[in-house]
Amino acid sequence: MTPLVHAFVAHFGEMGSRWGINRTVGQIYALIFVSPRPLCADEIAETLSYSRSNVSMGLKELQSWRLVKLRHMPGDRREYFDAPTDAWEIFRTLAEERRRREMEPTLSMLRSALLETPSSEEDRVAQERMKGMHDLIELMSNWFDDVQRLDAQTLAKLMRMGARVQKLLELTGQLKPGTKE
Amino acid sequence: MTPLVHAFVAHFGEMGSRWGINRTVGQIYALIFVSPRPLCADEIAETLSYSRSNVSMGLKELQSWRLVKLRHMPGDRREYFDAPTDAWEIFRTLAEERRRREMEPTLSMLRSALLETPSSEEDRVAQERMKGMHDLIELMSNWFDDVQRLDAQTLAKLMRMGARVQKLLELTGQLKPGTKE
DNA sequence: ATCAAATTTCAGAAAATACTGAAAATTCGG
DNA sequence: CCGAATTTTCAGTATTTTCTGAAATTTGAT
Repeated sequence: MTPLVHAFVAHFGEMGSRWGINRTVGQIYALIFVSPRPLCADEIAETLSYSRSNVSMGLKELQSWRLVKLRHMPGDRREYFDAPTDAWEIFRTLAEERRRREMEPTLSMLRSALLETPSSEEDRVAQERMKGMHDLIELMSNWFDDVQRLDAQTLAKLMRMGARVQKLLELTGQLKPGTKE
Repeated sequence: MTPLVHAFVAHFGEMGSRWGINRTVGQIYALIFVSPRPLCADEIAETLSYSRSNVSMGLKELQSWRLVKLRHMPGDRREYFDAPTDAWEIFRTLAEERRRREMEPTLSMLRSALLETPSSEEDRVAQERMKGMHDLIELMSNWFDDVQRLDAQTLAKLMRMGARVQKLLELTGQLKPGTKE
């Protein structure tokens, strides 16, 4: 590993826990991401000084996040891995997986909680707040869904506009004066 | 705790680790969030069966995330806590803190990595990929910044539009034919 | 200033998570 | 099919994180 790659890999290891993956998984991903060619598990284990089995588990985890892709090299039985390099594609994948893992379970818990008949004033207040949380999460979840379908270029355009989008909305309001909200 | 509140609190405890906070912190937040009145540390410790000191640390953590606010009740020396109930405000706070904790350190690591002179073809490729990642993170970071400044109503409007925003962008292109990208 | 109430700190215990090595299972060329 | 190469599983160990209780500190009413 060159010092440049080492610094990148080390950072991903350290940030791993903040991002909800562990050190090994973070480092494996970083290494694959910057590598000019696909890597096999043995090379990864060797480079990062982790056991072969640890690397195997890490690769499974990264595959479940769809952050690395399995490749085969002609005339080689071993499994090689590379990572998408298009940042927008990576962002989309991450957003989708996070929604699935971090938002959907909460949404379904909230849905059933909101079906209950409150048994006290305390419950009534609690449900009211859960409703607010539910509605926002649902809104964001649907928004992610929509955004998922936009092509990278449109997305980038939207982001670059930033707050100016507000102006645009006001403008639209004028163009279609009958439309509410 | 009523069964309704209990289910909510338990869920936040379980999800905590996925969200980058621990079980205790998740449960304390959930309890404060649905409570009709501010709670003091002793009540929380009692309700959740955690030690007073654990609750103290959890509250510090929640304050550092700006998810709970310190209150004082007249004639009572104890510190009470409540949580903002407006879902949009919570979302904003979370987005801002996450950017600060999860994106900024990476951005600054990438910035210095990109200043290095690549010492090999391998480094050159690595830097190229880091550049793609850096640019996207920076774009998103600035976008968050912009979004931060929009009022809740505009934000909600934007989200509800979802993918239809694309149409709007095309339209704008027609309205201002000189504008590039 | 005093002092009891309240909060925080922190060292060590408990629990959870990550990691390894050996053994089992799978894969595929012959 | 056979068997070597490769990957996966998993029980046990190591490490990290969380949690507690006791002691120290801070707070504010008197």
